This record gives sequence, structure tokens and C-alpha cells, in this order.
Amino acid sequence: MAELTPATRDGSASARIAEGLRRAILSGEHRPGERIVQEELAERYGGSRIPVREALRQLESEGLVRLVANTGAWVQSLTMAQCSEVYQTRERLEPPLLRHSAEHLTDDVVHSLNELAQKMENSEDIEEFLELDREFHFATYRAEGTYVLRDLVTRLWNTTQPYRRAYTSLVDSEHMRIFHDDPHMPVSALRDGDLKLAEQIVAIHIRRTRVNLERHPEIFPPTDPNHE
Amino acid sequence: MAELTPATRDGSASARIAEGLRRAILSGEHRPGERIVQEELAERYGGSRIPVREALRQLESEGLVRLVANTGAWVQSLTMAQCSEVYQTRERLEPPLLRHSAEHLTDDVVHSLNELAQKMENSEDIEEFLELDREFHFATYRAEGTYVLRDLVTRLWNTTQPYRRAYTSLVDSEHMRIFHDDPHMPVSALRDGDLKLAEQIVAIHIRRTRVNLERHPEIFPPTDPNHE
DNA sequence: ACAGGACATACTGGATGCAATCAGTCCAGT
DNA sequence: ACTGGACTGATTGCATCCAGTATGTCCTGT
Repeated sequence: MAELTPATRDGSASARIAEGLRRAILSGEHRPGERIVQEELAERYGGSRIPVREALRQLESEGLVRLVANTGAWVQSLTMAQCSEVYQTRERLEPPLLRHSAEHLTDDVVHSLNELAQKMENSEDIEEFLELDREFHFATYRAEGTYVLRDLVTRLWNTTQPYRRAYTSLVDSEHMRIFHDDPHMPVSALRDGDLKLAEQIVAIHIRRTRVNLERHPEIFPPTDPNHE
Repeated sequence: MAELTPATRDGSASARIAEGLRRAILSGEHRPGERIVQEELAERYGGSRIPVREALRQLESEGLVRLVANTGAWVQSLTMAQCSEVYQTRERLEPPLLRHSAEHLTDDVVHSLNELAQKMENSEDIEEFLELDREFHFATYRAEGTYVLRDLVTRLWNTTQPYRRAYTSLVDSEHMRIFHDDPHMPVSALRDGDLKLAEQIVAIHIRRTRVNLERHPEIFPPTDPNHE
């Protein structure tokens, strides 16, 4: 009986730290390129450096943190090319994910999607908007039987979050946001059962965001190619 | 000058252990569901449990290892559904990756692809075949300017490696391998510059493997849904 | 004044040790 | 005989401590 895998739980300290730091990075509290000092984190989360280091390893593997041996940790920063690559990948993955999910979509979810779309339109605060946007997307991707893909997409979202933030605030300051995307559109398509259309809307949305990001190289670090 | 990210190197011990364990899992030395004991690894790689734990965190994030708090680590095992999902994802990602790469393909690479294809046809040993197959694929994916996507595909390959092994030996024992795939086909397509065809060949190859895997549920763990 | 090198500081990497938790075993009670 | 509970061994999680490395500073020599 020793070889069966029990249900997953998570080691308290290191999991807590990983979660907290991930949230801090995604919320913009730490910005790309910023130095992360182990001891500060340890103190902040009330522990020693050991669980901090484990958390950093995990976040490194998720692409949120960059570790250099004997030197330190930094919040990961992407070049424009890398960011584009992530968006191109999303463009490939999210439409089929949406399709999978849509087949199990309940009226409840459609209703809450509508509510979220409404809130997004009315949102004035960028952080709130980003939060709603994320919630909106993952609400549509909440299918049974898709774990791998959803996890993958989540990671892609996470690594590009800082640039989505920068882009949103840019577009926002140009008072362009409302023209760019109407979140009601995909919901209508889903409600009408027009999956093909919904897929296309998602793909176009992702592509447009990428193209617009590529128009703003000033968002990205100057030269540093920082590949592995 | 303190906020610039230096070039990446890797902490010796924990990186070495992660690499070694990854290789051991991929080579089939450790099989899915097998228990991993920290102290054994520490002794094997000549270190303490600290770097072992960091390595385990990393491999967990890569999907090769499964950690349960206060309980232990196991080599990750996938259900058939999860494995199918990975293959469906690969089917989406590898064709465009191939296209990107093909644009930078040199004659040298095409030549070595041909050699690899030849070796694969002549290979009698399953482990050798798996090794060649992997080398073959990643040789075609060696493009400039695609890091994110290649890394992603590598991880997908890694997590399904044990099942690819089981499948190969199954097909092998049925003397079916030669009918299933001719690695010369995609190379010809690439040499002729027919990217569309090459993409299709890759997609079909992945799909066929998935469908065949789905015909052999005995390869996978019996019930255990082990989601996170 | 400037370049090169030695020193000091700060931080990371890793080892050891201890407390906490889990799994399997044995025993008692029914 | 079988179920339930306490116990023990094994293993993980974490904190403290020490060694190694990198960075920034200061000093010396030209």
C-alpha cells in the first residue's frame, strides 16, 4: 500500500510563501527586474530562508522569478519577443480550451459572465479591471476534464501580467479601452452556442493585444536579452 | 547597477540533483507512482536534503514529481485523460513551432535529420529509439527566437515520456512500428520547403499516437484520478 | 586623474539538528 | 475473528549555523 499516491495537500510554510509572493508579483507590488532578497521574504512571511528558497524555486519554474546562483533572485522580466511568443502561444491554446469548456457551460456561469462583462465596462480603476478581466477569462475556462491545459494557460497569463498591466494603463490613458474590446461579444456567442464564433473572438482578442503590445516597445526592458 | 539581471548560471548542487533526477525519470529508471525518498537522493548525489528539496520543488513544477506535504514525493503518474490532454496540446503547439523553426533551417540540420531518421528505422532497442525520437524532434525545433514555446513543448514531452515508452514497446512487440511512422516523411517535406505539409505530418503523427494510447488504457494507473 | 587590485560587507548555498507528522504495527476490547 | 486505538519507526518540514561567492568600496601605484 506504500506505492499509492495520496491526495495533494501543500506544505504550509513554503506553499504559503510561494502563494503570497506570486500574488505580490501579479498584483504589481513587485515589478519586473526588481531584486528579491531571501531574508526579507522570510521575515515578511514569518519563517526562515529555507521555505523561501523552495518557494523561489517553484516560482522560477513557473516563470515568475529568475534565479542566478550565488547571486540572487529577481522578478522575471520578458523581452518584447518573449512576450509576443507567449501571446502567440495563448492564441493557439485558448480557443480550444474555450471550446472544451463551453460544452459544459451552465446558465449560471453565462449569467455571471454577463455580470463580469458589465462590471468591466464600468470599471474605472486599472487594477480592478485587470482583476475582472482575469476572472472573466478563467470563468469561461472552467471546464471539467481540462487540467493540463488550464494550468498551462494560467502560467502564460501569469508571466505576462506585468505587461498586460502596462498595456492596459497605456490604452486607458488614451481613452481607447472601450473601443478595443467588448466583453459582451464572446458571452453572446457562447449563449447562442456559436462556438466557432466564440473561438474566433478569443483568438482575435489575443492577437490584437499582442500586436498593440508590439507597438509599444517602451514597455519592455531596453536591450537585455535575458534568455536562460 | 544593482537592479540589472546578470546572466543565468545555476546553483551547483540543487541544479545537479534536479538534472540527475529528471534524467533518471525520463530514462525510465524511476517509474510513475514510485516513491522518492529525500535522504536516498541526498546520499546518491552526495549532498544534504536541502538541495534535494529544492530540486523536488522544481521538478514538481515541471510536472515530473508529485509532492504531498508531510508525506513525501512520488514520480508523477498521469491518467489517460491527462495524457490525452497533453497530446492534444502538443498537437496545437508543435506545428507552429516547426514552422517557426523551419524558416531558419540549415542544410546541415536537414542532413543530420536524415541521419537520425535512418538510425531510427534501423533501431532495434526501445530505449535507443526513444532517445533518437526525442533528438529528432528537438533538432527540428531548434529555431532562433523561440524560447517560451520550445520550453513548453519540452515539458509536455517530459511529462508523457513514460507513456511514450510503454506505447513504443507495445507497438514494437506487435511489430507495427515500421508501419506507423516514417521519419523521412517530414524531412522530405522540410527539404522541399513544403511547410504546410510538414505541419500536417507532425499534427497527424501526434494525433495518431494519442489515439493509439487511448486504445491501451492498461498502460495507465487503474482508477486514481490524482488531480491536484 | 585614472586604472587596477585588495579588502569588507552582504547575501546566497548548504549541512546539521530538532520538532512535527504520517504510516504501519501491535494489542486490547468486543 | 475483527474493529478501534495507542505506540513506534521512519520521514518530512523547518530553524539555526557556517562556509563560499559576488558586489561595491577604498586604496595604491602610475
